[in-house]
Amino acid sequence: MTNNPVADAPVDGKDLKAGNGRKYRPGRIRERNREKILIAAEEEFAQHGYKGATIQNIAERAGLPKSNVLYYFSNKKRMYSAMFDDILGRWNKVFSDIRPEDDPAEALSTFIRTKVEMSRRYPLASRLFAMEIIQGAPFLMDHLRTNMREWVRGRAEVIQHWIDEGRMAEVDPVQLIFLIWSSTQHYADFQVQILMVENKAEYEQRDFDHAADFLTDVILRGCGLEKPQ
Amino acid sequence: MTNNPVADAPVDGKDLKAGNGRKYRPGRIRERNREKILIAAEEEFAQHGYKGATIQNIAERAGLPKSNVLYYFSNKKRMYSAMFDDILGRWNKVFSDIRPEDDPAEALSTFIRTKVEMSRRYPLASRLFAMEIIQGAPFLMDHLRTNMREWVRGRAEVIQHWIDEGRMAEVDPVQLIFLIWSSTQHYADFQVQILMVENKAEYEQRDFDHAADFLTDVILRGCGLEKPQ
DNA sequence: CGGACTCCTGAACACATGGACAACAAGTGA
DNA sequence: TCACTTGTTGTCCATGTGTTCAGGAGTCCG
Repeated sequence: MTNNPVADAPVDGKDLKAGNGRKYRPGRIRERNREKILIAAEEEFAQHGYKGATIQNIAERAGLPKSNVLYYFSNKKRMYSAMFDDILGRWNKVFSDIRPEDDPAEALSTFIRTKVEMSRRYPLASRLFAMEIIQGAPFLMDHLRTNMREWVRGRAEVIQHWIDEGRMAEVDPVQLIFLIWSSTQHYADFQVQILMVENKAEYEQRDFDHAADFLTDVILRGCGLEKPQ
Repeated sequence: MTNNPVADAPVDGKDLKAGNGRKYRPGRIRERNREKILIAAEEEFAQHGYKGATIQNIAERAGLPKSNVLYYFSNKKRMYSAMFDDILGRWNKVFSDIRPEDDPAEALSTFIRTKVEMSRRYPLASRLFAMEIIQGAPFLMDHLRTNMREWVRGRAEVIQHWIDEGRMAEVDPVQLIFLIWSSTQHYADFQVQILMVENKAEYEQRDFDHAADFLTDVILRGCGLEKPQ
């Protein structure tokens, strides 16, 4: 065991053995450094994958000594997990539900735009996620098998409902979700490729708007829907 | 310098200094081992990324001692490059051209189906490519900037031509290419996710057929086209 | 001030890694 | 057979890695 009494405390929720019967109150320093490290970790892991990333590099990006990083996250694995907890939490906050009584065109349009916006705001998170999946999802396997499967099932049901009511074309709902996922994430994950091919140095806001317009346009029409207003 | 007179010879095309004025003929052994190693390398690099992959692991996958692997590819970087040369060569062989006088529906349909078929046949190559791009394409930058940009420009021109002639809906040709790329590659790159969400253990041929049908269906309709025959 | 707790960090360690190399084995053509 | 090329592999090394640890600094509160 280390001499660090609270390492990872906020992460794994272990009880906080700071003195017996005494309460632990996370300080501001802790909060701030944790954040610095997690940001640095996102960059490093997104660029090199789990194995390729090094704690030393993360520490340098965060502007802290390696030992200090390991004070907050007692080892590499936990750091990686904490990062995904962070990311998944962020994502869950954003995605609104869809309901059978919603307008399909509007709902799908919102979904697509939200996803594109995610690609714009959190490209690193998207790449990280992609990397993890490509590498066989050793850490996210569980999440995929439970939460994500349930998520897809729920949306697919609603879409199927719309189809049954004749409110959109007959397309496989699950495949449709995959299509939206892949095409929207692409702007984050393959950023370099897109920029190179389009001969640009950087994305601009209008690029995302254009992409979102294009995707809603084609996908909605592909589903036999009219663009809302 | 090493005592290996021909390491990487077939890769970088350096002149083969086997004896002065003597001709080198690549043997069958060389061919066979190179292939074994490249296959192993694809698996290893696809699973761990460039930095995360180790020569030792590649050697084990190939059933050879590490030293022997390094005899054929004098270092990690060259191995990685050789692999991509291989992959890009394989890809170039498959993609047929499209012409202004082609039928848009048929051409796009073929394109989509070919790409899905690639995801099925060479999932590792696809993942490898995705990884490389996500990591910033340090090795493929050049390829993206030249060959791929040209490739896209050519196709986009033809698609634009179809649009100008009113043979399909007005959609951004470049974005359309990205859409097809992303949605088709997704089946290779995010295989694990798809399998988990759909609660399957393995892909079957019919899954790909179904995916290809879905994609041509939605994308063609999204482009204002009718499915051919 | 003093003590309890939180935060910080340099040094050390065991181990993995990419790569060099020398000696040796196998193949090949005359 | 012989000379030479090609293929094989164990060993070695410098460097980098994750992680431990012991001790010290900073902070807060009575």
